[in-house]
This record gives sequence, structure tokens and C-alpha cells, in this order.
Amino acid sequence: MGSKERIARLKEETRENILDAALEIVKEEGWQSLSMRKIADKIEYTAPIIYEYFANKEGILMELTRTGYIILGTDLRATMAISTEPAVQLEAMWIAYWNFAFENKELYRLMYGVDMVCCEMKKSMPEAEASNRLFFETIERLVEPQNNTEEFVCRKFYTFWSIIHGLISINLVNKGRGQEMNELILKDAIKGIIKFINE
Amino acid sequence: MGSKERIARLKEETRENILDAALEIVKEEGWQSLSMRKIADKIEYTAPIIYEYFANKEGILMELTRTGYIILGTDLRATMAISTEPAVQLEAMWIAYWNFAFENKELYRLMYGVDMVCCEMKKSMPEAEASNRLFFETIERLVEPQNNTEEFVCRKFYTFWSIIHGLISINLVNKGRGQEMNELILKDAIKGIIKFINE
DNA sequence: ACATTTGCTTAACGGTGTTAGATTATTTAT
DNA sequence: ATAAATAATCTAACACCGTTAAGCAAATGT
Repeated sequence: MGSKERIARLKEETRENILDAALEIVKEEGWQSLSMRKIADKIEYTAPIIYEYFANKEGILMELTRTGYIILGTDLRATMAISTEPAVQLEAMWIAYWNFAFENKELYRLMYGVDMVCCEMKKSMPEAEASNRLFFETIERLVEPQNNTEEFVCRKFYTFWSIIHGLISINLVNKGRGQEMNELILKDAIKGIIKFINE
Repeated sequence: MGSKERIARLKEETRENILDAALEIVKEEGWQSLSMRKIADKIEYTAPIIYEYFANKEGILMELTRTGYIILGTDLRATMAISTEPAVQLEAMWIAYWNFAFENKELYRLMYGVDMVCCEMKKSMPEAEASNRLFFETIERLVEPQNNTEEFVCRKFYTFWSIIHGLISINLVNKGRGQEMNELILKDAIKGIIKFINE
């Protein structure tokens, strides 16, 4: 009898509902005021049943983090498809990264610890590695052969990442200086780094 | 009778003790597990008396934030004294900023919202403005006269700040790639931005 | 000596994450 | 169809949190 599958589907559905409810609450009231009881309220259950789907609150955050990395990875791959020119790709990819951060502020905070709980085990998340690898590969194609070492590419990657993550963080936490200024800073920095990427 | 002053001194002392205890707990166990009762325990009182010195928990965080900015400002001013050459000053100042962040990880987290509660009213803190002004003034002396506009200097400041804050954040939250790599990235970036500061 | 203020504590409220036990509903077996 | 077993869900509780109100005891002012 197929009732087993129906039940499995229902369980999967409430699992999704929990994640959706959590993200909705966070979007409305911020991470600070996310609580198990509020999630339960929203899915019309009581708090303890959440523990049938997730080990604890951090388990929920972990899963949301993972979906964040998946969305980011999808965005990046779609962006890469617009060109075969590494320099063009790379600039577009960082812009995509930037856009992801502001279209998914809450997820970005969760993923990169801006104003957020620091989940230690985030590094052991393959979805997180995947996005980084896209950048690595593109940078590798951009640098001159004699510079194509792990150390060099890694350094360039972190240089890019630092300035973009820094600018995002400043905007998420301190409210920076408006959109037009951000774009100037970002494009200047990206173009500058790409220009002198082999030095 | 001078007992009034003695008592005032004692009150000031426990106020200091509260702040010291809070910072000590945070250094030992992180911001997450800082609680009023733990602070009270450490200063050998019960929790409610803390409210005679601070409006609430956020008041304590606020005061610690302020001391952070004061320390940073002192560091920066001391660093500026080493030279009269703006380019030399600026590089040394950003290094000092970097060192401050890692010598006072907890305060930095508090001041710049890395993995931390976001106090809205932080912008209305004159001590925070003071440090920024030091950077502004040094950059002003570095750019060519025709570029010495508010907008241009501001953009350069944010470019510097973004990459350094970004690199610090990545290291504080995600544990970057070791000290020698950080230094390479940081010095490369700073030198690069200074080199092309008039473009 | 009495009244008042001060310093501090205990007790409580409503909130949090989480667990154990009881209860109800559903499925399975006879 | 009825009884047993299992699953789904809830209530109650624990220990903690920030915060406030009430009360006690010692110091102070008159």
C-alpha cells in the first residue's frame, strides 16, 4: 500500500514548512527573535514536534545555511554561462555574489556570520566549498601560467572575497553610504584587482 | 565629611568591575553565554544590582563598545606619530587597525557586528566617528588636490575599510588561511590601493 | 531614639531551548 | 470487529534568560 509514501511526503512537507516558517519569521523580526515556539505556532503545532525533524535549533539554522549555499551556487553557475571569457565571468560572478547577499540578507548573515551565531561545523559543508571552487577555477583560467599555483590563486581569491564581503558586512551592519557609492567602490575594486591580478 | 567621595569612588569601582567581569566572561565563553547572572556572580552580587549601574544588558554592551573605540583611537593616534608622510602613516594605521582587531577580538566583534548583536544607535557614538576621521584626514593629505573632494576621499576610505574589515571578518568567523597568507593579502591590497589612489 | 534613606536580596514574571511522560489517534493483528 | 501496538501529538516540567517589584537590614540624618 502506498500510504507509506504519502506519509513520507507529508513528513517531508512539514519539514519544509518548519524551514519556511523559520525564514519567514527571521525576515519579519530578525534572527534575534526566532524561537522554537514561534516556528511551532506558525506551522500550527507545538514546539516539541520540531525535534522530530531537527536535532535542535542549530539544526534548523544549519539546514537554512545549506540552502543558502545551494542558491548561491546556482546563481554563480548561471552567471558563468553568460561568457567564456574568464575576466568577464569573474566580474559578473562577484556582482552575482553581491546581488545574492542583498536579495537574501538573512541567509547571507547566517552563512557568513555577520551579526549571527557562529556555527563551527560550517566548514565541513560541501555546498560551501562548491561555490568557492567556482571562483578558484575562474581565477585559475585568468592568471598567467607561471602564477598558476595553489598559493597564488588562493591569495587572489581571498583578496576579492575580502573586499566584497567587507563591503557587504559594512552595509548589512552599519548601513554604508548608499547604493551608488557601493557600486563605485565595488566595481573599482574588482576592476583594479583583475587588472593587476598577475602582479 | 569625605565619605561621599569614598562612596562615589566605590560605586565607580563596581561599575568598572561589572564591565571587567563582562569582558572576562566573553573572553572565556563567548558573547553567546554572557548573562547578567554570570556577571553578578563574578562581582559577588546578585543580578538586580547591575541595573543600578546600567539600564540593561545592552547598556553594558554599549559601554564596552565605547571603550573599544577609545582604545582603537588611541592606537591610531600613536601610530600616526611615527611619521609625517601620509602614505607611510596610512599603511601603518591600517596595520594598527588590523592588530587592534586581533588583540581585542571580542571588542571588535561588538564594534563591527561580526557575529554579534547589532546595536542600532552605534552610529550616534562620537568615539566611533573619531577613528574614522583620522583615516579621512590622512587620505585627504595623500590624494592629489583635484581629487580632494568629500566623495572621492570617502570612496577611498570605504575601499580600504572594506578589504580590511572583510579580511578580519573572514578570519574571525571562518578562520582564514593562516597568518602569513593574511599578511600577504593585506599588504598587497593596502599597497595596491595606495599606489592607485588617484585613479 | 526615631525616621529615612541606601544597599542589597529574594521572589517573581514572561520568555527561551529542550526533554519526559501522558494522551490521543491511527494502524495493525487477531 | 475488536484488541493490541504503534505513531503522532500535547502538556508539564526543567533550567536558564533579562528584568522588575517588594522587602529586609544596615547606615544615615534629625
